[in-house]
Order: sequence, then structure tokens, then C-alpha cells
Amino acid sequence: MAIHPTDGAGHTGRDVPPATVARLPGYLRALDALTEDGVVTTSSEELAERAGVNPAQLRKDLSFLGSYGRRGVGYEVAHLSEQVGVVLGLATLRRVVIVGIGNLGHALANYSGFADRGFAVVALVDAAPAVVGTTVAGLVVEPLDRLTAIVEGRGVSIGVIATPAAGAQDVCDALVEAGVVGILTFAPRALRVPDHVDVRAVDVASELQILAFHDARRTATGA
Amino acid sequence: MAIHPTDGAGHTGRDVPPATVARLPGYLRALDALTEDGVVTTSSEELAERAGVNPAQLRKDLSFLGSYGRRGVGYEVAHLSEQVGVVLGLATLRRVVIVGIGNLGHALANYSGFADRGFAVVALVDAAPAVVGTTVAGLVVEPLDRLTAIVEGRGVSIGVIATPAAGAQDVCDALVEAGVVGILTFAPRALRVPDHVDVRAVDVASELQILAFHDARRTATGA
DNA sequence: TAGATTGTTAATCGATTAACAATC
DNA sequence: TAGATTGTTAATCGATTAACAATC
Repeated sequence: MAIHPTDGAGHTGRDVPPATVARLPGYLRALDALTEDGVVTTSSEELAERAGVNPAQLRKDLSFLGSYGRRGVGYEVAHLSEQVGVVLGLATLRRVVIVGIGNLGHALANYSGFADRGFAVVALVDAAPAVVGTTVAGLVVEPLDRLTAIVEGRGVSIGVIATPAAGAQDVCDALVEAGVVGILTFAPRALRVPDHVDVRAVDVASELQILAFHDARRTATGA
Repeated sequence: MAIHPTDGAGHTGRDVPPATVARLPGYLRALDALTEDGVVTTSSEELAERAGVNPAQLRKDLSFLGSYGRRGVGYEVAHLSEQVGVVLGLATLRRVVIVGIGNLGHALANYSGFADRGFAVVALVDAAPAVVGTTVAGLVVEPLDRLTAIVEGRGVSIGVIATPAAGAQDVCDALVEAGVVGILTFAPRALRVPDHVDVRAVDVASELQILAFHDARRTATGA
């Protein structure tokens, strides 16, 4: 039996290349900025400029989603924005749990960027008894041993790991076991997950080291 | 006149592919973890497993840096770690300014991952009068109009932008103008910089949207 | 010498870019 | 019709992976 993806107006969803998917949020931001500026219709040149990419790449990326422009005219900002949102699945509310309520966990819990984009932080979890029971961003921090019950009971599909490296793999395993399908980790270490789970890793120290590399080259070559 | 890079034991530095550079910090972390576990010699298989990459890829990456293994034996952890550190230019202390001391800026200022890797946060800067003058992580927050003087006067080479999207490009321009060569931004928008400046962008909302995409596919295809 | 594992080559794969025919 | 701009094709480029000769 062949699988029939839920196929709307565009030929949405089927094999969009990873590199394209990674750029879609940037296009969405650029479209939002255009909307705020009152721009109704845009071109691949203008939109690409705003998103910081090549116009050819933008058109190619959008072509994977469907045909949402008009030749000789351009793209209608509101319509394209909606379509990109559909592809990213932003119509559905996704419930998020944040594990590790240190400095970073605090900042994340208070970050408005979640709610703005259809993500609801439904629980905060920490291992330290001193932190459990405190209120952060309007939520009471819960103990680590409740993690499984929280994920299963509240329909959490995405877990954010903001713990030290040492505990991260255990937290990850617990999240996966409980049924989370996406993980965003800030812990500085590689995480092992089954194929069906998606991991995105943000590592500030690594980013700085990459910058340091280029700085060092510059110095060494005397630029 | 041909340019001669400062060339040490290995043929370090010249044209290391960007994709390889981006993985080096992960190798360094994996090597540190091995050191902590008391492992003296490792193989491409073991190290790759720890770093979450393919062994062939690891060997290829390392081959761009030089020849730091022994056939039939493997890699000496301490030596390889040192060499990767050299390539990343971690021997040199790099001075960092953080602009935007909100929740995230706070967390970054208190993040120990900077100092651990040879980065010194030498100044915190914010636009809001209410924040200026307060002490965060042992540093007094300074006003935005001092940014240029700070960068020039204290030898800052890397700027971290943790402001809202609206102010980010202006801050970026000021940093570049003052002589910063690397920028790490957390602001959700594309930044325009001259070619000689390196930008790394971390965007939590984008990461979540990418996770949402995969979650949506999974749901749509009935997995 | 036999066994192990690197460093490198060659093959594959995916991503980017330029060019242009289709079409508004 | 003339001008503009998309969507797509084809060419280029870079990254990944497998395989293996070199060598410890």
C-alpha cells in the first residue's frame, strides 16, 4: 500500500531537502518583516536580499514547496507567508518541556519567541531540589522524576535540554522513551537518539571556536 | 609576493573546508571526554562514535589539519587535542563583548563555557538606562554609546549580539566599524556584514520550526 | 610476520548557482 | 506587444562515504 501524504494545494512536504528546510524559518521572518513594512507584493530578489540568500536559491527552495509566485509579477507576501507556515506545520500547536532551569533555562522559559510561533511551554523540569517548586515564567518547576508523566500526560512533542553535559544523555533517553519526537539541546555533547527522533544542537562554545578559527587564519595570513 | 601562512609541524590552516571547521569543536569535546575517562590512545572509530560522526569523515577531517595519528595504532588523545586546539587558535585569548543584557545576555554573561575555552568576556553593554550601571557576572553594564571605545580600547575581537531584532543591525554595524572580526548573534534576523567579518547566527525559534517540520511530516505520513 | 588502523583516493551524493524558457 | 520575473534545467561545486594501499 503506497503512502499518500496529506497533499494540499501545493505538492507540499514530500522530500524537501534538509538544507531548504533549514532556510524556511529565515524566509518566514523576512516575510513578516515585509508585512510590517506594509509591502504587499515582493520579488525573489527583494526577499532573498532580506533573508540574506541568493535569489536563485530562494526560488529553488520555494519550488520544492509548490508554485506560489506569479511569473512577471512576484510573490504575494501574505499568501507566501501562510504557505511557508503550513509547510513548517506551524498551524498545529506544539507542546514543549524545558529540562534544566539554570541561567539558560530561565532565559528560554521567559523567551517570547516560543508562543509567537505556535509553541507552548507546558512544563519546566529540574533535578535540583532547591529549584523544584520555584515559579519561573509563571510555571512551577517540577522534579525530574515526573518527566515521563509530564510528556505522556500533557502531549509534549518537543523537549528542550538546558542541563549540564553530564546529565544530558539521560534526560534525552527519558524524553525519547516518553515519546518526544524532537529535541533541541544546548548541552555541549553529542546525543544519541533513535532514527525517528530529530535532534537540533545549539552550542555557544562551538560557535565561538569557529569564529576563533577564522580570526586566527586572518591573523596568520596577515590580513 | 606569495603569502606564507605561519606553518608549524602539520600543514595547518590552509584551506580547511568550512564543514570540517564546524566539526572541530565537537572533536575537541569528545577528546576532552576521553581524557576525563583516562583514555590515552583512541581510534577513529571510538572518537567518531563519541563525536557522533562517521569514522571515515573523522579521518578525512583530521587529514586536513595534518597527520596526527599512527597507522595500526590510532591517535594519542592528549596530542591530538592539543593540535586541534592549535588549529582553532585557542592558544590566543580572545576578548568578547556582549551587547544586550536581557534574560539571554544574563545567561551568556554567566556562562562558564567562555572562560573554559580561552574567551574572556571583557564588557557588557546595553541600551536601556535602567540596566546600565548594574552589575552582572562581576561586570558593570556599560551604555551603548561606549561600544566603539570599548572594542577599540580593550582589544575586543568578537561581539555577541543578544539584543531584540530591531536593534541588531545597528549594533552589528557599530561592532564592525570598531574593528570586531567575528560576530555571534542571537537576534532573529539576517545581518549584513562586509566579507572580512564572520557571522554565526543562533536562532532558537528557527530551530524549533525545523523540528516542527519533521514532526509535521511524521504526523502527515502516519508514522 | 600478521593484524590493525591510518591517510588518501575515487565514487557518490547533495547543494548551489547561472542561465533561460515559460508565462504573467 | 514588451517587459518583468518566476520555475526549472543543467552545470558547477563541495561534502560525504566506501574502499584500500600504506604502514605502524
